[in-house]
Order: sequence, then C-alpha cells, then structure tokens
Amino acid sequence: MTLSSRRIRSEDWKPIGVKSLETHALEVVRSHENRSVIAGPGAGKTELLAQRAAYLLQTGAAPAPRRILAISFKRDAASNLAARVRKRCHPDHAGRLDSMTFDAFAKSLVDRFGQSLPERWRPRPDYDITSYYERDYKDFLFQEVGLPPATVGTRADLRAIGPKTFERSHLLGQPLPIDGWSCPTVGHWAADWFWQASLHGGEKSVLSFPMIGRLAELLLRVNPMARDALRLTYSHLFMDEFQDTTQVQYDLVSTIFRGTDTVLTAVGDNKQQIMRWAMAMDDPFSEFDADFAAKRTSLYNNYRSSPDLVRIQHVLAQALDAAAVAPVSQTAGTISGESCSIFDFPSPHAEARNLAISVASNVATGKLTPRDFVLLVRQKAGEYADVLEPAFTAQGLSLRNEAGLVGTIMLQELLIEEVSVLLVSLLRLAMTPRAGRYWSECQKWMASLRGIASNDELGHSKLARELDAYTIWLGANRSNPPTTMQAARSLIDEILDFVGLERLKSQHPAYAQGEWLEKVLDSASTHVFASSAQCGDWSSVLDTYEGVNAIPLMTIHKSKGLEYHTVIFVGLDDGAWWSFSNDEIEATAGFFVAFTRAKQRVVFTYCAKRGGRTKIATLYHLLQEAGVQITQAS
DNA sequence: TCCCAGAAGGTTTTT
DNA sequence: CCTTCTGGGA
Repeated sequence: MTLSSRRIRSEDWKPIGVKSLETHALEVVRSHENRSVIAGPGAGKTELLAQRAAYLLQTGAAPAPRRILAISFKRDAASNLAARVRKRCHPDHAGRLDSMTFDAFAKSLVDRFGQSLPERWRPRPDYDITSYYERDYKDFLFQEVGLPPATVGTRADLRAIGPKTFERSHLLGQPLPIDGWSCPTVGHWAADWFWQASLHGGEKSVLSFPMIGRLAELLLRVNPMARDALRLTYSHLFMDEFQDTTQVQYDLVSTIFRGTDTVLTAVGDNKQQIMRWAMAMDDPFSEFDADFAAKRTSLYNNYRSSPDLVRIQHVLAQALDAAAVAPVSQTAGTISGESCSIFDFPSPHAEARNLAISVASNVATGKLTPRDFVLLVRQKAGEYADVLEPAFTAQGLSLRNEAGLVGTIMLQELLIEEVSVLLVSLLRLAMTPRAGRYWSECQKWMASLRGIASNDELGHSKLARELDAYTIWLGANRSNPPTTMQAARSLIDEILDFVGLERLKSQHPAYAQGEWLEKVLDSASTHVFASSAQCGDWSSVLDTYEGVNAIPLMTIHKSKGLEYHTVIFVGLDDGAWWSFSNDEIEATAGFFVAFTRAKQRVVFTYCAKRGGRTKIATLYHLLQEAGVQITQAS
C-alpha cells in the first residue's frame, strides 16, 4: 500500500487497514461536531481515533496548515496513537497530528508562555518538577505555614483542613485568581502561601504537574494571543481515557477551546473509572456534553474478548451501570474448557506452585507464550512476587514484577524510555544474528536524532555507513556481556558517545532537565548487568532485559489499556480488597478492568489464609450469577 | 530506649 | 484486611 499525500474526497474516503468499522464508529470518524464516545473495553477506542485522524487529515476536513491535537494520559497511549496514524497516512498528513500526554501539553504551554504570567504566578524559567505527597502537605499545614492572621482563622481551623482536602479543594480545586484570593478562607490563605513558596521560595521554582496545569490555564486567560494561537492551530482535539480527566485538565481544555470552532472528540468508558481517588472528576462526560453541546455516541462491539467472556463482562457491567447494553463479541472463542473459573487454594505456596505448573504446561504445548499471560493483583505486587517467583522459576519460567524497582526507577518505566529502547536496538543490531529488522529501526532513530530529512538520500547513506561501521566494531570488541556494574555503565556511555548525548537531549527535552537522564542510564546499567548475570550470550541477555519470555505481574491499575490471552487474578479476597466498601462502584470498576484485560480466559485465585470473602461477597455473587464455579484446588 | 496502642497506608499518571 | 508507622508514656 502506498500512502498518498493527495487529498481524498470525503465521500470516497474508506477506513484504512481494517475490514470495517461499526456504523456508530464510522459516524464519529466523519463527524463535524463535538462528540463524546462511550466505548467499553476492546471496542477499539484508539483505532477509532486513528481512523478519525486519517479521515480528517486525508480529506482536508482538518485543513492544512491546521493540526490535530490528541491528548492522552499515558505516554505509551500517546505514542501508540501517533504510530497508528503514521502507518495509515502519508508523512505530510501524519505530521499534522500532535499526540502527547496532558502533562506534556500543559508543560509545553508553561515553557513557551509562562514568562507572560503576572509576577505573583510566574515560575522561574528553570523550574524543577516534583510530586508533592500527602506527607509534604501535612508538614506544610502543621509546621511550615505558621499561624494564620486572626482575620482569616485560627490554627485549629487550619489543621482541620487535612492534607487531602487542602490539595484538592484549596490548592488545585479552582482556576487560579489572577490577583490572588481577595478575601481568603483559611484554606486559600494557606494555598496562596504554598503557591508563593513553590514559585518564589527557593532559588528554583518547584512545581507539581497539577500545579503546572493550573498555571497553564491561567496563562491562557491572561494571554489571549497565546490562547488564540492554539485555537487557530488546532482544528480538532481528541481526548482519550476521558473518564479519568481531572478538574485541572478539564478547566485547561475549557479555557482554550470552549465556544470556538475547534471540534472536540472525547472517548472513554465510565465503567473503567478507577482514578477518582486520584482527583478524576465524578462524571466528566456529562459536564462535557453540557459545556460543549457534545453529542453522545456509544459503541457496542468488542474486538478483544471471546463471546463467553463478553457475556460475563456484561453481568459485571450491569452492576456498574444498570442501563448498560450488551456488547457484541467479534472474536471467536478458542478455549475448550471453562473460560472463567475460581480456584480455592489451601495456601499461597500451593497456589503459586499450581499456577506455575499450569502456565508451564500451557506454554509447553507451544500454542501460548509466557507473554500471553498476566498475573494481576489488587495491590502490593512485590509481596505477591516474593511468593510466586520461586514457584515459577522452579517450573523453568520467569516471572517479572513490572513495578519492581531497577535502581531508582520502575522496570515498566525504564523499558519504555527512549534511551533504553535505542540502546536495546543498537545492541541487538551489533550483537545478535539475524538482526535485520533492528537495522531500519536504528537507522530511523539515528536519522531523526541527527535531523536528516526523509528525502536526503546522501545523508541517509552516510549515516548507514557510519552505523554499520560502529555496530561491526561494537560486535567485535564488546562481544561478551558485561560482568560488572562498571562495565555495563561504561558500555552504555560508549554507545551514547556514538549516538551523541547532546543530540539526545535536544530531541528529548526531559533528558536535558535535572537528573532524569542520569537516573535512566543508571537504571539501564543496573538492568543490563542484572540481565547479564543470568545469561551467557547477548541475545538472551537482551531477551531478559526486555522480558520477552517473562510472565508479567502487575496491579490492576498498571494493566489498564493492556490485553492478554489469559488473565490470572491472584487474591480475590477481603484482604486485597480492603477498600471495597469505601467506594463499591470504583472497586467494582477495578474488578471490571482486571476482568476485561482477558481475550480468552480469566482465572481467579482465593486462599483463606489471606482473608475472607464476606466483604466482597458482591463480586462473588456477580461471578456466580454469570455461572462461574469455585473449584477446590491443592 | 523500649513498649504499646492507635492511626495510617495501601491503588498513580506525568518532563 | 493486614502491615507499618507514630507518638506518648514509662
């Protein structure tokens, strides 16, 4: 298929790379109005946005030079959408899509226009980014802030606020007032103090991402030129995972685009709202529909899960939304036995052994690989890993806690870092046989780092020669994986010398700021070294590094947006679900997210030693209602 | 310094 | 629900 840069007439446009789209999805793809799209798990939300981007760019509905802004929560979601659009569109078209995270968007605004903020709200240009924890707010409220003036309130009033309310309601609750709070309550008096200390207190301003979001919103209110530039630039805005939008993010989008000709598309799933405790809005879709006169559309296909799993999912979905409509599975079932079962084990040890044996026997048939499985837990993945890992190792399998720390950063985070991906590609190319597919990948990486244009053939062939020479040298001189931490680090430094540290920093601003790059490289070295310790040759070292043969273990929250052939949920008990009664809807939504990661099979495990099943009886009733059986195992 | 009782934490993205 | 932290008192 050749990708054309020619404009296609709207009536001639067809979805690309898929057989068909359901009628409602196609309607959204071609829509010229604001839309909210409620789409359950596996309905193809990202695909819908990718098709819509292709439609808008190729038909000129998003007319050049105007652009599409796509905002996601997670970096992988943002890059995933961009990749799908690149695959379907000519570079000239795909280049008019900006796909980024909410935080990257807000930060880019503060970096570009932040100095136009009034003095009291103006961060220093070289501000640091931090995460404020409850602890920090507590210390602040109880010590640093001191005594409020008598006109505002007493120390007791101040302490009565509590760190959570302080952050949610006072510090970040409303858009910032340009001239400060005029008749402040105790909360706003303290919030103002906190803001001023963060902005002007030390040598550098220290801001959290939500604070950056608030500053971005304010600067667009005080700087109409910047705001109009954005309105003019973007003819269309996409928002993914809209159910998890926070008030800060919503206010920013409203300030920029409400009442303009920019067409907004918000997609998400109410039933997967599991971030309310982390400041997500209660019902962002209803507010969006009202504020933007958006038309609501629901999608009813499920391209991920088998008909039997979709049937059970619907039982859970009805507990979250009585009006839920049964989705239609578009995927054939391949499991011969039960597609969902609960196993009751006598001990966590027996549970680990049994699970390891059953995964191993599945892998042994050759039909499934370790990566087809996921072990999900509600919380404390590390503690479960301690018990499960030895059992899996005993069966010749490796299990990997994706949230485990390598040095100071999380494994899952390290593996998606650009510099880590680049290192692995270069090492594969240099060290392993039949690494052809890494050649073009490395070539692409290096070309973009060096700013070589796609039509610059001379530049590309010069780069190709350099790349070949370097990887041959590397393969010849560093053929043994490092045996010490120092060796791992110096190898990485050496490769980065070839890549060009400065080029890397200028392409990826995050690496130019603070200690981040140093942390990533340190973590990468640690992980290369640890992977080398377990394996002999580079090929298996890199497999271990990437975990290509490891069964992932993670929390439900981390699994959002992912999918696996078989989901094994460990710990369907009151202990793991201690918070169930605090917010039954949100907890059930978490259960729904875990269940809907599976394409073919879900296994739940229970062990009386970890807790009862009285508090989460509702979940057991739902499964029972769906015909799922509990089996005593040993 | 130690002990005990009661409180708090746990699920988190993002440059 | 279970584990770890905290603060007051001895």
